[in-house]
Amino acid sequence: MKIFGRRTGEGIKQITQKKEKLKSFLKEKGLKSTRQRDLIASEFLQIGEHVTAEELYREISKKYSDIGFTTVYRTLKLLNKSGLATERVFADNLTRYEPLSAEDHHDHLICIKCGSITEFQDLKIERLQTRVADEFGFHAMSHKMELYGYCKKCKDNA
Amino acid sequence: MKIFGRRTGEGIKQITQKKEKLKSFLKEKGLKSTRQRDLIASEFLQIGEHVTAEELYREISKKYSDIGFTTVYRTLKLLNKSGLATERVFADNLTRYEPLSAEDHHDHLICIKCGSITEFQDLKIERLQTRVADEFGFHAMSHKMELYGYCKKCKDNA
DNA sequence: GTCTAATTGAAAATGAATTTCAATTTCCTT
DNA sequence: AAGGAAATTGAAATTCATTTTCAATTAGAC
Repeated sequence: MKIFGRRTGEGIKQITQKKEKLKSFLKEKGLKSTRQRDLIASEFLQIGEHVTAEELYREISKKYSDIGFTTVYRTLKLLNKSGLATERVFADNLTRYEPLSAEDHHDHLICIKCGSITEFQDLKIERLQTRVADEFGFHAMSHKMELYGYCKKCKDNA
Repeated sequence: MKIFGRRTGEGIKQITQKKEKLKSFLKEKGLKSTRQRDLIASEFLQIGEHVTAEELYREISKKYSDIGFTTVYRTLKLLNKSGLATERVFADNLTRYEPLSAEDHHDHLICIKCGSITEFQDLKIERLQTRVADEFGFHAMSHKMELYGYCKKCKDNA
């Protein structure tokens, strides 16, 4: 099993690299690079965690009070389309975004007390999922797996 | 692996039994049995499939035009609290309800073309989930697992 | 620099879920 | 069986995240 644990912000090198990727995506699509998109992408990649548009907006408007919620919202959608972020909806029904690098598919452990989100990947489970699908003649394209419970910290402090 | 396949409505015997269970739940909580609750519960149990409040309402108002959406909505919440139904939210972000009998925990295969929902249970996967959680010192209380892709029918007709 | 198309941000719109409230119904008490 | 307190009902209003609209601004190709 591959253990990721909690996310942390990425290094400057990766961030720069990703921002380049965003730029080429924009150019390719005939879209424009703007100060707002640049700042929002930077902040998003630095935070690294699963954030809602609202959370990211609040963070950004501390530094740049002229950037509106709508732009943050639209930029996250854009990052999603460009392959730099994924959208996730957990049990609280809020849409969260997380930076996505290459092929790092993973699932989540979600603490129902403190809300912390931990990532993991388990190839054995994935193989079994494929097998289950096969038995139904089902062709699985993606999956969603979340475990809800108490994280180590909350369990110990109970 | 236990295969459930698609749900079908339940037999009259089970339905009557469940409606008794609802009645005792209501009595116990100091709530009232009403014509509406009775009809909504019947219809819900007969349909058997995963339905949204909206869908169930549309079905019911064909027969009983005096029953409002709000009551259907509230009755589904009630069935949930009484343990006769579970709430589920899939990728389309709509809240669906399904009849729940005793301990039949299961997961879902969801067709991204026709929307059909198939149920399955796989104990091996569940054991692995527990193991993953353990490695993080995480105490899992529940989980959610959905596989999205093409069902046999849609795959074959492609 | 000019011009066109894209972007921005505030405000409005959307849509599912939930709450409000006056009228009605249940069912406990007598 | 009638009275009355409390729960229920249904329509309409509200909430809240998400998404769209639109006029003003900006990017960047020529």
